[in-house]
Amino acid sequence: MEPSLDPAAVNRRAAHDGARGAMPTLHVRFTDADAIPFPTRTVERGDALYCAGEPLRSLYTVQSGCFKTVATYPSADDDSAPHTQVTGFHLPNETLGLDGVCTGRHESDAVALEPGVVRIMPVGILEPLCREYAAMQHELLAIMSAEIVRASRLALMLGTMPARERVAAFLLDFSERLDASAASPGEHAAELLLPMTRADIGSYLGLELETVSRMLSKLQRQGAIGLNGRQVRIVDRAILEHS
Amino acid sequence: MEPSLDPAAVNRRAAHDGARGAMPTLHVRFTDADAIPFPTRTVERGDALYCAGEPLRSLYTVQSGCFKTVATYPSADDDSAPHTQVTGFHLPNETLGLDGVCTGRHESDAVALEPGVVRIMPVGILEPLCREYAAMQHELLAIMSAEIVRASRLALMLGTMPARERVAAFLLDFSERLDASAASPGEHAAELLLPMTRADIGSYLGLELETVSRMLSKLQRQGAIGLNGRQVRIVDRAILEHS
DNA sequence: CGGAGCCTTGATTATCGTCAATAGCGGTGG
DNA sequence: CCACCGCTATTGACGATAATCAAGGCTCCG
Repeated sequence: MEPSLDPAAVNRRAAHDGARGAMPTLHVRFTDADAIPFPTRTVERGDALYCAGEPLRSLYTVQSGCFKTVATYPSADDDSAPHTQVTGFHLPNETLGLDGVCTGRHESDAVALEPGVVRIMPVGILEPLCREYAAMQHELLAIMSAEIVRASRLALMLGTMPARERVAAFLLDFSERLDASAASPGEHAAELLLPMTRADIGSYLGLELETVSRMLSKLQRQGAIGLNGRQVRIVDRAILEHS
Repeated sequence: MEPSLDPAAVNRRAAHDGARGAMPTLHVRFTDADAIPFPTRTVERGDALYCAGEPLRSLYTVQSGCFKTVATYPSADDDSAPHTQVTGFHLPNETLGLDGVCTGRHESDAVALEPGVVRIMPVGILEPLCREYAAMQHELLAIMSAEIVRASRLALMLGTMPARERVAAFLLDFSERLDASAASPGEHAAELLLPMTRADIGSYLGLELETVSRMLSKLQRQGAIGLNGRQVRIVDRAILEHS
């Protein structure tokens, strides 16, 4: 299946970006850090990069693999189980740990969904660097701001969209970010391999795992996607976009 | 239109018991900017500080009054109405405009809910300043990080809590931030005057305005709050916390 | 081969959205 | 001054969406 040979789709996309003012480069790549020989770390499936409450030592840029960040909310209520939610999935070139800058402690857990490699950027080094290099400072501020926008978009999605739209939007977003990380210019991968469980997706989207499963099945019946466990093929992007 | 009372005045007076939660200080005060004679601007009810799509010129720190930020999402679907949501309410000492740093354009509208004053900090001045003063840089990063955490908490609330808990959490959060802005140490105001409509609250919480009204009424029947239009008296904090 | 975790699907229930009617408050203008 | 209007809030009835409960199949791995 060739994606985005449909000129209409391309136009729609352009109109989108125009209307919103240049779709922000969320998950901005921290390019200026590329020149600096930061150490790396390899992780296995299930490894935690950091956990909530730990002191913030470093920021991490994903080089390969995929991570989820999980927030735990003390649940105003003490006796019942604390609320917990996946707040993001993170692909290569995206930076993790930014939520910990405000308190000096991580506010969430970061867990590897598959084997991967991250670059470790100690915060103690980062801030002086940013004071020296204006471009680097600007870029750090930009990726933090992008995180704010990303989280706000998630909130908006959770607050306003019905289940099917959420699942469709998730698939589109994930596939686009996968493309971005693959650096294949202007192309849309039609075939995705989701590294997370239905429960993870549901937690992220504010849905139960059964609902996610049902919506995926429904999208398949409608011919929007091909579905085989965690393999998803995007057949008709337009159907997904129109929820 | 409004009760002839001055909301800020009512909110300023009346304070009660202590025991502040272990919540990190979100909405960090940008203290280091206090020393600098930034210009201010007064706004009337309904005035927009900025609108989505406008180029980012400045950040704004609320000095008095209350603002809401409204995000508009192009709604994957073109023909139907775009999704829109209140993404935050902003009280004195909180900073607005941070979401625009990543793209150089504002991602949301900021609208005054009552007459107020803001301090205007041009971004062109702010970045060099932060390069010079480490403490200021650290503080800017901290308030941006706090915004990330705040947005993630909102997402978590929208994704995991039922309506009644959301409304209760909103009341608690608002009252605590009101206390923080009033700088009465360790005290809790029992009497709030909400400057926003039920529709605003609903939009923020991902609920319809009728649901907000119903939940407030229910909390009143349970003896958790006293309710008279936009005046809310917190009677039993424990009930709210255990939602 | 057996077990554990993951996924799908169905039946039932609860929550919340939608539609509608009413009331209050404040401002406006006759 | 009072009547009217617009906006906001409350409440009820009804229906739709998604959660919950339950069962069965699948794959992977020991």
